[in-house]
Amino acid sequence: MYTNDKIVNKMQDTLKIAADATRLKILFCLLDELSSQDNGGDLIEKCVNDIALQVGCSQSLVSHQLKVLKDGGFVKSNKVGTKIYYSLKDEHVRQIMHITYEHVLEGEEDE
Amino acid sequence: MYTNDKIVNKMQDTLKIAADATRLKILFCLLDELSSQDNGGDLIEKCVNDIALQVGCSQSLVSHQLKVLKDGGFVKSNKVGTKIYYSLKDEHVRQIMHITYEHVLEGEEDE
DNA sequence: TGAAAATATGAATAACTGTTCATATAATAG
DNA sequence: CTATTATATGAACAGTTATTCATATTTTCA
Repeated sequence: MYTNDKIVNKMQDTLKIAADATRLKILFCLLDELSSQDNGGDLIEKCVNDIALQVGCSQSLVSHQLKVLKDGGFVKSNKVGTKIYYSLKDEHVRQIMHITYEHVLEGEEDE
Repeated sequence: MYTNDKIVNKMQDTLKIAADATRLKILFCLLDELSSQDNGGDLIEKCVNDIALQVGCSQSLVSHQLKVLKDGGFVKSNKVGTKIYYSLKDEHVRQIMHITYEHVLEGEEDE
C-alpha cells in the first residue's frame, strides 16, 4: 500500500461516510436479502420512501444521506418514473461493513 | 449479518475512529513494513515520539489519538522503561484499511 | 534527590456535521 | 392545467471533535 496525503485524505472521506448510524442503517437496508424475495443474489433496489420507512427516519434525512452515499460512491441510483431506486454500488461497501461488523462482535466478548 | 441499533452504533463508533487523517497516518505508520528491518512478518512496534516524527505532528496530538485508537481496539501498547510501544491490535484494522484503500484507488480512475 | 526523557492529560477553541423544518422541483394521472 | 406523489434542497441549530498549548505524571539515571 503506497500512501500519500492525498490518498489518506480520500480514505478519511470514504470512512467518514460509512461512520454514521443513519447511513449504516440505509446500507444495511440495501443489503438485506430478506426484504426482496427470489432475487437470486442480484442487487436490491429500493426507493427513497421505502428506505425511510424501513430505517425509521424522515424522507428528508434519507434523501440527504443518500446524496452523501452516492457522492461517496457507496450507492447508485436508477430513476423509474417519479421514483428513484437506490442500490449498493460495489463490493467494497459490503466488505467494509462485514469487517467492521466482525470487529464489533469480537469486541463484545470482553465486556 | 444480524443487526440492531446497538450494533449499528458500535459500528459507527469503530468507523469514526478510522475516519481521521491523523489516525490513518498513525495506523499506516504501524503498518509500514519498510521501517522495521527483518521482522519476519511480526508486528511493528513504535514509540510515541517515533510515530510523531514519522507522521509529522506533535507529540501531544499523537498521544491523544493513540488513546482513541487504543480505546477503540485498533492498537495495543507495551511499556518498556519510560517508552511505550504501540502496535496494531488485530487483522480487522489491516483489512478495513486495505479495502478502503482499494475503494479510493478505484474512485481515482473516473476523475 | 534532582534532572531529563517520554508520555499523558485537561481546557479551550475553531471547524465540521447530522438533523429538522419548510419549501422547491419533477413526473404522472385525471 | 391541476392535483398528487416522490424526491431534492437550503438554511439554521445543536452537538461533536480535531488540534493546540500548557502542564502533569512516570521512569530512569547520575
